[in-house]
Amino acid sequence: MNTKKQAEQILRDGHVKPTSIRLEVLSYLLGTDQHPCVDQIYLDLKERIPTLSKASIYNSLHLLVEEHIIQKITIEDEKTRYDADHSTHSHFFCKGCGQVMDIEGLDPNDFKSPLLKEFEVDQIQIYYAGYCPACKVQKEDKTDE
Amino acid sequence: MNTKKQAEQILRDGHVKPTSIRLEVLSYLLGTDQHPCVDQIYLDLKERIPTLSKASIYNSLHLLVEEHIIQKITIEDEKTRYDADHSTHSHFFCKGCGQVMDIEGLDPNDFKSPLLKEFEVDQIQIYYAGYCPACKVQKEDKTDE
DNA sequence: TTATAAATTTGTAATCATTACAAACGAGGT
DNA sequence: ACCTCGTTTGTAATGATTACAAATTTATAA
Ligand SMILES: [Mn+2]
Ligand SMILES: [Mn+2]
Ligand SMILES: [Zn+2]
Ligand SMILES: [Zn+2]
Repeated sequence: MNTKKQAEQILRDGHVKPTSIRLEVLSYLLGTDQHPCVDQIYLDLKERIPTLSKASIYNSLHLLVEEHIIQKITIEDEKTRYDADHSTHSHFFCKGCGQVMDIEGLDPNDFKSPLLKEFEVDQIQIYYAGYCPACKVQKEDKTDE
Repeated sequence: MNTKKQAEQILRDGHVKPTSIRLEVLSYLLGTDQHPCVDQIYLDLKERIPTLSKASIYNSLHLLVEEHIIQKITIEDEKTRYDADHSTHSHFFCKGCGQVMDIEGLDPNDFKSPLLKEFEVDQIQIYYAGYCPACKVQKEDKTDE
């Protein structure tokens, strides 16, 4: 487990004081590919840190997003997800299992239309929605029987 | 104003009973390029229909989304926007004026990565965030003085 | 037409994620 | 040890969405 070390380095580089909660939150995000929501982060960290408050999770996440250390992902409208990978990359949301996964291998910057010449584009979000391979076969099986 | 006729046709084609509220909501969406949220739709329609309930707006929107007649757009995480254009197209969200506008001229379907071969992709959402031409110059002016 | 059933619309209460904010805490510095 | 300031916590407020039962409208049958 050296996501802690990694987190500390990232915070220092970003001139953000590496407080205990910030380290916990960032290190948690670095250690997962699940794009968790606030509640997920809170529940998992709370097991090791019983005094933890959900407000602290919000505090840290807001700061980290502000400092461009992590990114916010808005897919389902009920809850916001967070990603330690702040680079521009695409996601797939599975309506079956609810997972959000990275789709590598395509560069969203290629989507910059010439129509955006007059715009200042700070961020590109791309996501696909549908069924992941596992959930897809499940659905087909159900239709069969 | 023949968005009403248009709405009626679309509902019939989709085998959705064209009730008065559904016609109002769909016709409102057809008549705007603003990608309005529930409250915007509600407030504007309420002026002409004083008995209107917000629950009815939710009812109609949910049904229309379900029937693939309109689409839900999730950009800002506080509120959901709706679009009578259910085709796959891109949007730009301006952090200055808060507007969401269509970006034509690129087909998101071109971007189906080979990595998605095993997936069932029902929907592609792409949006850019930043500053629209108008807000961009305003920002630059402020920096100058 | 009148009665009856079904669907729609309304009003309101409940839910749930997020925000606001004041009190408690804790790491440095004196 | 004491003070200060930023951090963390607990809790209340907000605001969008959902749930749901009552009222109203529309469709169907007698
Ligand atoms: Mn990701
Ligand atoms: Mn649009
Ligand atoms: Zn799945
Ligand atoms: Zn703008």
